[in-house]
Amino acid sequence: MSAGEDGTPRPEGGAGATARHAVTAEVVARRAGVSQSAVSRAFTPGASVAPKTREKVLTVARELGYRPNAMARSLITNRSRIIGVVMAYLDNMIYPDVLEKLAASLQQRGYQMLLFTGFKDRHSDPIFEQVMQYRVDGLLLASTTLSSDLSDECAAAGVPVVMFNRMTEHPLCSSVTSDNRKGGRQIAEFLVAGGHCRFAYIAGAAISSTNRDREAGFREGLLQHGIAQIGYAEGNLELADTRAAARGLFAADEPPDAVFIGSDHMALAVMEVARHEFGLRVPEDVSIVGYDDVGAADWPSFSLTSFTLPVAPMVDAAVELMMEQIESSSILSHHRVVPGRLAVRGSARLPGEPVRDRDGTLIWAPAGIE
Amino acid sequence: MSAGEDGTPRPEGGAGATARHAVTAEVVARRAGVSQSAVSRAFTPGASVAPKTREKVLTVARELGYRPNAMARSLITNRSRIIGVVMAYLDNMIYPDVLEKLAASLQQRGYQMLLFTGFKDRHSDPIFEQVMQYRVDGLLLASTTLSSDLSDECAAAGVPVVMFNRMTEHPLCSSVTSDNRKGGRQIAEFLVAGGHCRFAYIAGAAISSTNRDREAGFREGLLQHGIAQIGYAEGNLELADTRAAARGLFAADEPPDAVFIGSDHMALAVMEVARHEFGLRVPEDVSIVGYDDVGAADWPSFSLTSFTLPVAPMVDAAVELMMEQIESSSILSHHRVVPGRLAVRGSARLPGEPVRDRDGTLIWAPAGIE
DNA sequence: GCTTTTTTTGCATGCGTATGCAATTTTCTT
DNA sequence: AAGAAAATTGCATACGCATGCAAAAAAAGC
Repeated sequence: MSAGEDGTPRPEGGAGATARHAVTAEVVARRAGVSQSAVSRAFTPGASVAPKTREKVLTVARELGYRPNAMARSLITNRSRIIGVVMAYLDNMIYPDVLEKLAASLQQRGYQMLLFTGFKDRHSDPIFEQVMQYRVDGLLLASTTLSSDLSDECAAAGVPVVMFNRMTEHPLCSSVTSDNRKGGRQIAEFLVAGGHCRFAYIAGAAISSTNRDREAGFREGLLQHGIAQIGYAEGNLELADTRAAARGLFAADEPPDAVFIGSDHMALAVMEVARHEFGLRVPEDVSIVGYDDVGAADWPSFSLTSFTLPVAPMVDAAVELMMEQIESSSILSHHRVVPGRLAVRGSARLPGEPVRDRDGTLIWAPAGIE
Repeated sequence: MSAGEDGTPRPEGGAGATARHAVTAEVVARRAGVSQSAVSRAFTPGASVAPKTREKVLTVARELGYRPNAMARSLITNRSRIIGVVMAYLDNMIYPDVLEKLAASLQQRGYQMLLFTGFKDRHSDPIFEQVMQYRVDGLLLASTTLSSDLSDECAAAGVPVVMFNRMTEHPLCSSVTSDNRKGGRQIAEFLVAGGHCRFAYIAGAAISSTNRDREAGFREGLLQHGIAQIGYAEGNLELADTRAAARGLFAADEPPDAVFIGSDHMALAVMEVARHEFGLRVPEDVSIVGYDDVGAADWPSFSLTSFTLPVAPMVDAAVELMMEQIESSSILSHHRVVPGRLAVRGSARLPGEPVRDRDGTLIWAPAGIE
């Protein structure tokens, strides 16, 4: 089917060989009988224009389908009002959520989002080149880190960098994370209180600060109860690897009776393996706890006990951090840690101690922990 | 923790009050002892520059951290190399996948992606204003439609529009869809062959072409077997609504023994309700079939029989359509329909007829159907 | 070595807008 | 009504780059 067979009137006539947006402020100005400056001012909130003039201009603009050219504008203002968002992959179900909230928040402040994703396997350096060419006003990184060199470059270019759900040592990058360490510790306490005795941890991206902290917290918490030896495997945030890791643990001579997995989307896969490949009952035979509290964790089939990654507050914090730096034209590295809480469900044996209800979600927070 | 406490040398000195990218082609030119044009040419593949000059320029550029300003470039070339992608929500698990593949594909062709999402509840018109200001080279819409007026505006501005997984009547918009009608029909055949007798359909977004076609196909298929009366409810692509819809159907006097749900992420919710709220066995008591074949459909807990939305080929087609139009500077509306197939799993009773194996996925395709 | 051809280079200009400044108009004062 | 103050307007310029054109340099041909 081709266009216009029905004789629909088409702008510019001809089979779509349309002029790419020839209507400029100049054109509008002439047509409205004012200067180009007046047109510019009509579109600038708070500019010095007579209300009558502004209205006249806006009317003509609407007639002609004029819209200010953001590119030309950014050339002068030295601000693109674009935030570069880098998210190597979107497998973890929290990321779509992050993306939605982030987009909404930025949009509301008049910023757009240039998204870079889908390069899990490839290197991220060429990506960086692209981002910088578009003169983004800020850079938000999730599920990625930036080499020290590139961080320096950003700082040199005056582009604030905010890492989401990752930390970095670089003195000029900000970050927003949940309290991974505390989360890990609390899960350890919870599982110990639940009377488990053989523990295991399945790592996400072993090198990431997020995973490191969750694991460290978990081990710390266990150590306080004299437990030093635990099972360990790496899932690499990949379902295939995670399943293999789970199989390794469950097939061992002394399989764990409590597994903490560094990320929910991996935890769900572990639960599947436990149940359907090993016939284990959850939580009777093995308790499974995740981190992130993704939407599916709450489905009855899983009922996954999980430490909540507070997505909304984290996104808010990230955007605030970003805006602060953009508006003040200064790179100041701040590290915000947003508290989460353990959402207690059915995938892990409950401790004897009371589990309280908060906003409809069960949480476990005995005196000594929080 | 604040920046620079450790005395790390910082570019431009001072607490981050950095110059926003003062290094231009002009600066590089002076430093390299050439003209600004030469710098421009050094960064333009195929331009007329002596190899020696190019190298000299690139070296200096690297030293100074120079990167061409994409905004300025686009002002001249009248091409932004940005594709606007509008995806109102990302709830449906195929969208993250689409996003990743899309980004990768565009990236590879030197295009960037300006993403607009997270406005399920709000109106999309202000979004459109933004998109157009950034002079996107093309517009890709998923989980949204464009009003006829706005489509006209795009055409007038020479911006090709490709709808993903939606159709439109507009003579100047392209679209890429799966064969929804055929999918619906095949599912009807499959369920009839499975010996079911009380059918129901749960709609996604009732107004969307996608839903309409899936439903129409399903009803057509059933009608061929003399089945005209079926249960119906609307899930609106929302989990809460979907659960309510499922409850309504299952609580009826004569509950269905075969339910086709217009989208997998809704189908999974329906399965949860059937099992955990009504104690129904799947597929013994009720067969459940979805559409899209999202990743989770394949998990053992669900083993959801589903018609595959061929994401990769659809993304390829969408990008091709887009590039074609951009490169030819002409808006020609093409409608590409990419074939899918029924992935047969365990959530629906199997018919007596043979189910074949193809690439490790069971498919059902008796002579009369394909 | 000198002319012809080819390659490389710089100059100048324009893309579409924002903004300081001076000129102009309007509003306010007295 | 005339002068002062305030609001509005247009002019001119700059943002950073690509590109047509002519000049310069290099390569090729004899």
